[in-house]
Amino acid sequence: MKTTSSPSITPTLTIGRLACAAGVGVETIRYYQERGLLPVPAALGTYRQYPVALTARIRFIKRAQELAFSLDEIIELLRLEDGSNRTSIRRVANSRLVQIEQKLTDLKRMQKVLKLLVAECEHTGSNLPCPIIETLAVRTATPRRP
Amino acid sequence: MKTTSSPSITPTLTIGRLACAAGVGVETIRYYQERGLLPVPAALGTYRQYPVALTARIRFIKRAQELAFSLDEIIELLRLEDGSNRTSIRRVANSRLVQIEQKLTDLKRMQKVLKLLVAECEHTGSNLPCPIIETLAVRTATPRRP
DNA sequence: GTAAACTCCGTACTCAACCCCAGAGTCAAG
DNA sequence: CTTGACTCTGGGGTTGAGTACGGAGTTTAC
Repeated sequence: MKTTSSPSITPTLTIGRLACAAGVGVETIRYYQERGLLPVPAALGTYRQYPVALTARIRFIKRAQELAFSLDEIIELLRLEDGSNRTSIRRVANSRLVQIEQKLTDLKRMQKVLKLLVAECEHTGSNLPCPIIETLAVRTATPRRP
Repeated sequence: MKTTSSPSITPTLTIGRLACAAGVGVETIRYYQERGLLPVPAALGTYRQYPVALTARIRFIKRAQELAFSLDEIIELLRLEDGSNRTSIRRVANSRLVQIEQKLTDLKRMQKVLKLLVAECEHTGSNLPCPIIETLAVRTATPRRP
């Protein structure tokens, strides 16, 4: 049940078990294969046998995604997986960091404007126009497009 | 040249001029019509004539997008455009605010982790494993998925 | 008067990261 | 030995906000 089939040394899994072990869907694995993030192993018999070690690779991918790396960037990180080329790794990480920070700036600005508008709207007399609508209709909220 | 064609009272534009005036593409206007954000005016002759006032509506849409409203939400805001139902408007604005704040939280976490990793990577001796790769490969960065 | 620019209409494509489905074959448990 | 769960292949669909394309007709500028 753990390590199926023929008496090879390295334990292997079918795609479904691998998916389960890694906490993703079968389709995700196929997709990663298509994208080149995972190898397509040879099939012993009819079904492909996946080395258990691939679960680690999938988790790597998933954790990188949680840090907002795109799959393309993760491909690059995987090429550098041994950690030997730190400069390249830091380049990827830094460029991701910059984008995150840009996004943070944008969102903070939005948050500020919206908070202000909601508060204004609550305190403005109902005989006066709604500040939220007013802002959208007339004023230029903040002259920058993300 | 400004206000084409027949001697009607309200000045109108062709779609291209409207797009230009509003700072969007022609296709965007058509798309907004499809989505119900903009009316499809009757055609005097063969080409439709758009009231100049629609530029304001388009700008409204664009500014709302800058505040991270989705087109669906903007449709709702447009229904409330006169500002009479403040409660509904604030509801829309607040739910947008909540999402922005959630996103901010996520991004800040990512930023923190990445910053830390990059810094660690810079200071860790090259005989030791790269902390960025190490983290992705082994540790659970932060156990939450966005 | 003719050529460039514009309009209309419909369809299809983009991006990212998957998800879902059908049909045929296969494997494992009872 | 059957049944149900799985695998393979191939294709399509999803979401959101547009962009692009192609052909036919129209208008405008020179």
